[in-house]
Amino acid sequence: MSDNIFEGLDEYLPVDDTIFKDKKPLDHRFLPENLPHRKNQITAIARYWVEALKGTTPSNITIYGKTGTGKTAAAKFAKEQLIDASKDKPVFIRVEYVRCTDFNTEYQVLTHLCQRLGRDVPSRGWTKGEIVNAFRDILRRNAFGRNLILIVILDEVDILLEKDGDGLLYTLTRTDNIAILSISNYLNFKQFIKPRVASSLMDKEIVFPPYDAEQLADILEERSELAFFEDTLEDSVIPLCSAMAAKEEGDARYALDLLESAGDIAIDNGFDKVLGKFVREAKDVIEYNKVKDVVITLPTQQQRVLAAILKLTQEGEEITSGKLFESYKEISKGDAVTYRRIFDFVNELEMLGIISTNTVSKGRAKGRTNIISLQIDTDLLEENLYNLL
DNA sequence: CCTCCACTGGAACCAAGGGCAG
DNA sequence: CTGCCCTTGGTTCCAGTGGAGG
Repeated sequence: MSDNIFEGLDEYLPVDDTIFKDKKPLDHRFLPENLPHRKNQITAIARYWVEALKGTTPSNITIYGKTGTGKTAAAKFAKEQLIDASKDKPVFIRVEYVRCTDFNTEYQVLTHLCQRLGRDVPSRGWTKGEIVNAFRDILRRNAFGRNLILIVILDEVDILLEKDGDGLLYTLTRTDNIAILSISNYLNFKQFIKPRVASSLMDKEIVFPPYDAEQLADILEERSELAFFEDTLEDSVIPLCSAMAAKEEGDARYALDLLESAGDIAIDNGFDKVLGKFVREAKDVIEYNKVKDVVITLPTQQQRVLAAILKLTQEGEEITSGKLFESYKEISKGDAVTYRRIFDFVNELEMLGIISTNTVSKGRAKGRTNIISLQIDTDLLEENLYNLL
């Protein structure tokens, strides 16, 4: 018998969608054919990069902008265009995109770049110096026959700089034929760059302002044509999504998320049209999932800290670091980490927006302390931390 | 302005994963 | 195979700092 076990199981496939034509355009990683309202920024990049087509190394560029302002998309778009434009030119240009959240030390980025350029190097074991040499060797030797110009896009550089310092930038700026495009969420990331590197970085800056509601609407309009079947969106849906996202600092990613979740909610409720009220529901769903995601992916020790905060909050106590540590020790039952470490955890939790802290000094007798308060719903926390309490 | 104590930055340590010379 | 050196991610240890009540 040659019956295949996958035969006749069509009924288990999801039913054909009556709302979504294709969800991909709603993903923030989707790269559309044009990026509305980012012409200026993209041409700014192109004006610097055009030098590469003439065979000279372009200036270094830094892009600033909050999340969801199209930084990554613009950089990737420029990358595609540059590669395309270089096809019939006597130059060899490589553009490598590196997300510094994935490769967050100098060593890792250089290893990654070497591998991308066809040189197999170990991900551990070598000294930093050996990796740097291997990397420079590739560029020096014109390994690709013609003069190679390498453009490195460092997305979310601030992460790398904070963690590993400016060593990578130092190495890259001191290697010939390399141009850097760094992308940062924060304007102040240069505090991590030492003067000796800053002076050789000599970068040009491009700012990506937040989108306003109208611009967001244009973006959603364009994407929704690709993503939804005709007449499946109530007229109020797109204006609602854009208005809500405009309030969230003009975050296009958030606007797209809202639109997609609203569609999902419509399907779940058996509708074949997305109504305005689903957008409002979508907002809650997204918030909920975001927090849940953060909480459950937290390392155990940090979950315990959070559980301790939750417990104290429920007991109605004002939470100081000292009390928190006591409560934390109780929850960890012996497997506890030092007081010092808790401070780092608290800071990280604050960074994630889960808690807020307020340092007050109570003078001679009490010294300084942090007053910690929870910023999210206690029920939601309880649901996800029940195993620790 | 002193002082106390929670906070903070940095060094140092540890275990795990890996390369390389001998 | 063995010993030694490397990075990484987590931690602990210790010596400062800062700020308002005294």
